[in-house]
Amino acid sequence: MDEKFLKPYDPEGTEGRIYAEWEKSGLFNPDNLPDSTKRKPFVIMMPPPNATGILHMGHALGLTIQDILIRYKRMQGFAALWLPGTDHAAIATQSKVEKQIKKDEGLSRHDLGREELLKRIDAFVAESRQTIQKQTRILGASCDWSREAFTFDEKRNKAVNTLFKKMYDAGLIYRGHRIVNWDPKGQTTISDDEIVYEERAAKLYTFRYSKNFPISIATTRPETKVGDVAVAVHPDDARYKEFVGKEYDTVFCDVPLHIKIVADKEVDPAFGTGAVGLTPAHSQIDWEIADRHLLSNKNTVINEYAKMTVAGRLADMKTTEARDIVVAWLKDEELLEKEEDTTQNIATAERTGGIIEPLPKLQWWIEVNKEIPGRGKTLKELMLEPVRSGQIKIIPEHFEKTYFNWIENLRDWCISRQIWYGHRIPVWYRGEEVVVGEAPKEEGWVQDEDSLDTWFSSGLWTFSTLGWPDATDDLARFHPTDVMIHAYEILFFWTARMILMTEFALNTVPFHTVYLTGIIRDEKGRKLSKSLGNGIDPIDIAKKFGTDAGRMALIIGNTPGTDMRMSEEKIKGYKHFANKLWNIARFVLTNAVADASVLKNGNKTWASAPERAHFSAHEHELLAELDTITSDVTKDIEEFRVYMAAEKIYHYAWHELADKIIEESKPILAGTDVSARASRAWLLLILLDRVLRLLHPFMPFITEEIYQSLPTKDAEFLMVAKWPV
RNA sequence: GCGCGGUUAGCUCAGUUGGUAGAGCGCGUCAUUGACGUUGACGAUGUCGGGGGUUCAAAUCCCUCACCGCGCACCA
Repeated sequence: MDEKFLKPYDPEGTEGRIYAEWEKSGLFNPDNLPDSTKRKPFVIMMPPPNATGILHMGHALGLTIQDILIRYKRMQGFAALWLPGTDHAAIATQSKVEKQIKKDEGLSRHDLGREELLKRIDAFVAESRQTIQKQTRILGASCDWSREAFTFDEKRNKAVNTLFKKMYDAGLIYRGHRIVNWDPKGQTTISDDEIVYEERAAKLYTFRYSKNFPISIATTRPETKVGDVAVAVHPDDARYKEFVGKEYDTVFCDVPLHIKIVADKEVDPAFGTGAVGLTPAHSQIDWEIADRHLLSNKNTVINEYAKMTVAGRLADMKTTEARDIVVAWLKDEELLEKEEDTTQNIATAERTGGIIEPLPKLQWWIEVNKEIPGRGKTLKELMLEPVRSGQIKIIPEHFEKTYFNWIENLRDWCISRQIWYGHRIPVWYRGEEVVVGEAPKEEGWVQDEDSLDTWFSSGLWTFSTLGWPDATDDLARFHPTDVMIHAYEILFFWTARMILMTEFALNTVPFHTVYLTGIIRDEKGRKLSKSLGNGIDPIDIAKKFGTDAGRMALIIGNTPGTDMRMSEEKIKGYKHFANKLWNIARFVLTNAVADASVLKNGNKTWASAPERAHFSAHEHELLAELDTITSDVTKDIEEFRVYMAAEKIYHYAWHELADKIIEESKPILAGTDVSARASRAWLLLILLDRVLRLLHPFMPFITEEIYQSLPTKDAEFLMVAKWPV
């Protein structure tokens, strides 16, 4: 017996060594697997973690499920490719580095300049990527590092520029002057999906523009009323019918206004006074209504810094200050009729927390409702169809409805950002001339200043990683991929965009199954966060309890799409299980191997399966029982019930193999019947060998470590040993 | 407003096509120095959120109500 079994299992001393051996073997790369070309591919693209810091429990969960599927398929004889990478996460990364520089040096990005800031970000990202790679290894991920990718490296930039041009040429990307979500804090536009709504108390003011104005209006933002150009009422509203079409000149808080009364069915006659003051420059809906009524005046009264741009008493004030001034003015002029408490959903920017200010701006957009030339479908339809038809299956299934619901509400996607870090818009201008795709060689061309929404490049992930737009062997062999595994939080951000981009670029799906994970919460059900101080660092867990224990704790009881509570207590329980497994191995290898060797004579070796005929009827039953477990576990993994598969093997190993079979074996092994002893010894070895194989995808390290000492070892690593049938 | 999910043991949660309610932790009793620092055996606790329906049979399917959570939209 191996000396190592004399001591308790030491995950910290084992896991790093084993990972290094696996990596050195090259077997994470499917090209190096035996008979690689004859194997059917099985492919998972790792959702690239943001290069903003370190991995958290959510990453650990995702990586574990992916690794389970990859290891399982690899053992089953597939050319298992798991391609790792990181995401440059444009806004998130830039704002993080900017914040750090502001804190350390008191400098803004404008103090540093574009070039210097980008240099700083590159350095930060390089370090961050290294940290993430190291952590991914600690978590046991058997991914192919030789194919590692980054959403902002040269190859991915080529893919981004190529696709941008393709979409531009198809008329799906356009530059348009429209209301955008402007983040005054981050000084950039953001997409509708990057908005987080926060409920806050607010006041609803009801008033008239002036004494002789015939209609009262209600608003929570009186300061914007200096930008009003019209009052809209419902066409059927008897109260206001006589005013429709009339125009009025008035002065509101020192600002002259020209107001037209229009009738629009969008107006809810039951809300407020049933009349809306239209501020086209600072409200999406008002802009649309103004368009319908051919109101050309869309002057802005608020700038990018959320300050007033009008003359008079509001000049240069912050919007919040201006609001108080306007309310005071309304009171002085006796125009205020009502002041009510209300709650309101404030739009804030996901990354910076800045309060969104709708502003009209010239930006780049992807049009989702336009028919694609030659395809006869819109991008929206391209996103819907594969999920509707079942070509792409979402697990759990009920998220398909959420997905449809989101797409049906989808509007054009604003893809340009006023930040410096990220793929720069591949468009060049010279006077009135425009070139898209590649930089023109001649002098005098200036590239668009803006960069692309980070999700534009993420959307290409399943194929940009395989070499697209070049016609590579990898692309031909490994795409479409099989499964995509990520948290339900980014279903819209990412899954939908991947389907959109892949359908458009390759006319196929990016993957066949989407497995959504829930969120990992603390023992009280709160989200894990730095500010709450309730974070559980997966790397600390690996050190304290072992990666294997951490993986089991993440998997067992964790159903797809459902949040799960995590505690150190739970992880400790699976450390106990690792110890149990270790002791099972110790028992079998100490007490059984010597006896089993009785059967080893002549040329018969450990590697050749023993004759089952030696076993007693009861022992045949025990083998059959494990056959059942084997096929159940296999079916569970096939059908993505990894939580159930893990629990079944756990239960079998502890409460069948250890508690019952080993217990009943003790007297047999201590007895005098040599042949009974030998067959029982063989039985135990076979059961242990089988349990290790079944458990390997879940607890890769300890199973590999024990396997290396098994006389039944038939492959260089358990990682590439055969999955039992 | 539209949509989705949840409600099962003290706690955290499973329960795949309808077929006598499960696990882990915790709790109680007993055993155990051992393959096991981290053990075993046995045990108690459930009107499966309320009500109605379909069925020979419902935690599971249908309707309805309540509460909790989430997404989207509105937010003048």
